[in-house]
Amino acid sequence: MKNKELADIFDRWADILEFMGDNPYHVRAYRNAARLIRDLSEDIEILAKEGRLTSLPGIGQRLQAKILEFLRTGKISEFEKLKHQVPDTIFTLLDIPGVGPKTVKVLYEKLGIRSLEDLKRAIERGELLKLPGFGAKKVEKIRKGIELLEKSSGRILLGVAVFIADRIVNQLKELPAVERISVCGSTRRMKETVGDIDILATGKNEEIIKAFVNLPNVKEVLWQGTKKASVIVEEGEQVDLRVIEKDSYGAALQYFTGSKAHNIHLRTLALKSGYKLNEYGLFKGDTLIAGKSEEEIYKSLGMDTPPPEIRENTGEIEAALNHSLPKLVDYTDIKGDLHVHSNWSDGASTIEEIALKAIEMGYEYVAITDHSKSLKVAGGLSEEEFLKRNEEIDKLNEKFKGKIKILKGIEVDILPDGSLDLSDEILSQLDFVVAAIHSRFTQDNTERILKAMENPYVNAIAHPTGRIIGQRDGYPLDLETLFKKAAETSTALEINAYYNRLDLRDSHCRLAQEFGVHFVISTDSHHVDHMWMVKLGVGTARRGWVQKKSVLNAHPLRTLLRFVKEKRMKFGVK
DNA sequence: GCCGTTTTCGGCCCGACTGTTTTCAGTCG
Repeated sequence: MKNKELADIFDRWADILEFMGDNPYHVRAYRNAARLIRDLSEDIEILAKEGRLTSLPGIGQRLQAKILEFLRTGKISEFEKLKHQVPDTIFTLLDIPGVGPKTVKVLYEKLGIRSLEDLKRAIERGELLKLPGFGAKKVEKIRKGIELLEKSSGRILLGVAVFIADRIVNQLKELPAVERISVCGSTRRMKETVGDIDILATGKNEEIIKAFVNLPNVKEVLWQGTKKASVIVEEGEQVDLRVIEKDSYGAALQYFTGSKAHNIHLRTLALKSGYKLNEYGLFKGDTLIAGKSEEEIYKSLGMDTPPPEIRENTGEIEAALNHSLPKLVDYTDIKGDLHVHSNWSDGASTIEEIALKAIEMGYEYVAITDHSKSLKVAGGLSEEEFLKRNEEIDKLNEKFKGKIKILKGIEVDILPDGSLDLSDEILSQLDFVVAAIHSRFTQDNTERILKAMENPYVNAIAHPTGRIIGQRDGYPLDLETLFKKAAETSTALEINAYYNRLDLRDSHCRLAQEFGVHFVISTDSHHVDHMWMVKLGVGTARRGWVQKKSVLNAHPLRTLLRFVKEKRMKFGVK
């Protein structure tokens, strides 16, 4: 799949044009194309073959020609010429907060600055102050921006953002001064990584701001005004709070939730209908039409309210206008976790502790899925040990009868040849079997997984692509073949909710659902304190337009067990 | 560079904030 490579080229292309001072709409066309291609769930090569490139919104004749040239030759000649005109170290300068293309251009042309090191040296020597339009404050802002950039590791994992945002919202909502409060931005959209954390509130603004900057976990106050403030929390992440008038709360929530592409589309629609939409409300002339709630705004524009997770301008606005939005799986739908490790293998919690946590979370069932023997580093269990562990589960099921059903599970290793490292005899005695790959992360593993799916006892493939966010790309896979086989063999695909996995990712979910794939949303917890992460998985599923009916563990135990039984019957085993 | 139920040319989302300005440019979300 060449989608990412191509998206990177278009992004860099936009950077170069921006730096060269090209028409901003020209730049935006490349930026949009990059984003579109990066988020595409289908292989761009297949789209090209089928002649569907120009049916993508934002791809016209000229971009199509460039894409085709890239697919044919691996290069785009126009880009090859262009990129040699600008030193590529210069683009790190654009990552400095407060520094944009115009500033970089001046720095480069007047002082020959082409890297972060150059810039730091020039600031020390006081050279920037001599430039027109550069005063002491601006230089100080750049200096602080560099500091911030070097400190931050880039984007925050969603799990970390949700954890911090929930904590702050819970602390603040207890205050009498706070009327309403909500997280917004990409955290609310449950995007797998988040730039900074945005929180929106309404109420007595000065009291709220004061409480916010004085929260116990705040390490540093970056900026504080009467309507907004920015802080760094002890985890090192930036959190912004805005306080808004209550009549505009819905409009502000809509606006600050984004995405940017969704908002641009929405405002264009508003404009065509003779309205103006901004963060204060929907206006006809100077008259406020709607603003108290998001629903009010969308309704006034003749549409249903798209769930925040799908506001990415990938068809949700059209669906909202047609009143055909999908009914997405909800956070409260999950009836049990189907991937949890106990201290029989490499988990830290006992089976009893896991059961108690599952009861606390309101689950109907939970599957204990310890590792199998070949995974020695993770304390994988032998066949005898599994049988002993199962006896303990039987006892606990007696004890917790009527409160929770503990399922005998396993995360069985898929060996390099696609076979499993436990006998069918043992597997047949388990309630739910999850199979996964834990080795050879660079080779194409399609055949290996297809073969595992052919085993009648394998009910789900755990973390199907093997990616770790920000650390390791998934191994190469033919996703469409995989999805087809999963649907055929009644093998579910896991949406692993552990915070650095989220695998399948959102775009894969959307494509898989079209193939009729069933999903399980599970946490891969190794401690009961990880089990809350299920909501990260549900958020990912929702971003992939996944409906409740496609998610096995959004249904009662008997539905789950029927799915297991159906596969065994399909393959003629008991 | 894209796009069209007012347009195949002339638009392209909108406002806040900051810093340098004396009317505005740059950056951000």
